[in-house]
Formats: sequence, structure tokens, C-alpha cells
Amino acid sequence: MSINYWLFKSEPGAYSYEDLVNDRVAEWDGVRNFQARNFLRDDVKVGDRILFYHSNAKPPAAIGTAVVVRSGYPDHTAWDPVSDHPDPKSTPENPIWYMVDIEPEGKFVRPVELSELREDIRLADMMLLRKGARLSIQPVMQKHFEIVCEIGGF
DNA sequence: GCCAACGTTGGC
DNA sequence: GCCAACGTTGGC
Repeated sequence: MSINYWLFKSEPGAYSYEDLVNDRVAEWDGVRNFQARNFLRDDVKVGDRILFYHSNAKPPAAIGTAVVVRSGYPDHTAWDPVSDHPDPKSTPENPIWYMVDIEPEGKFVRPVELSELREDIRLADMMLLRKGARLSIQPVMQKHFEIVCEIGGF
């Protein structure tokens, strides 16, 4: 059983890597995209490792890594009308949306900016750098994960 | 703020 | 099933 590697995006104004460090563990709720949902429900498993990426940031950058500590389970915020991402079509009996729990592993010695990722020829086929990179949960190849960690000083 | 690239919705 | 309209993402 080998682990898988992922990239999770978060807008630092909404939830930053520092927030994750402070919280010690985060319920990765609020994902409302079916492709990302499928990853969370079916493929993201305990022990999988995550590149934590700050999107819509200045500059956008990979900040550190995290590890999955609970695999997919129904996102209860979907049927909470006062949550940030309510979806009345999702119910406890028939949940539509899923989430996982993650913990921080370590912050990079320095952030790896998007522009640096683009400059590294070895990362040319990372999903993040290609057209259609909007997905907030993306699979990452182990070699790409390791290269980004290396650039970040890990 | 702009806008390209998507994803979703709904009429037909 | 098609596709136009609309909403969102996210870099710049």
C-alpha cells in the first residue's frame, strides 16, 4: 500500500497554513466541486501527503505540507444553513459532499511561488501549471511532490 | 478590476 | 443531448 500525493488549495484570507498550524487539525469542508468531491470521497486516504497551496495570494505559493488523518466522510456543513457553504440538496441520509481531516507536517523554509514552479522544467506537467488548473483538490505525482519540497528547503 | 477558463443550470 | 447564459476561480 503506497500513499498518494495531493495539492490542496486554500485562499489564505479564508484559511491559511498558519491557521492549520494553530488548529492542529482541520476538517477540510466546503468543497463544492464534483471532481474534487470524488477525490475526497474515494481516493484521499489516511497517510496521504498534501502540498498546501495558497491561491489568490500575493504571491500564490506552496507553503508547506500536511498529512491526511481521516479519510472521506460526509461534509455536515452542507446541511447546516448557517455554514459558509450550505447546500440544501445534501442531507445526512443522502450526503452529496465529502471532506477529510488533515494535520500540518511542516512549513517550507521558504514559500515556493507559482512563478518558480512554472520555471522548473521538471514540473512542466503538474496539473497546477496546466490549463484547467482551477481544481481545488489535485493529485500530484510523487516526484513532483518531492521536487517542490526540495525547492522549499525540505 | 479584468478576463480566460471552466463548471453548472435550465430551456428546448 | 445541446448549448447559451451565468457564476466562480484565480492569475495578473
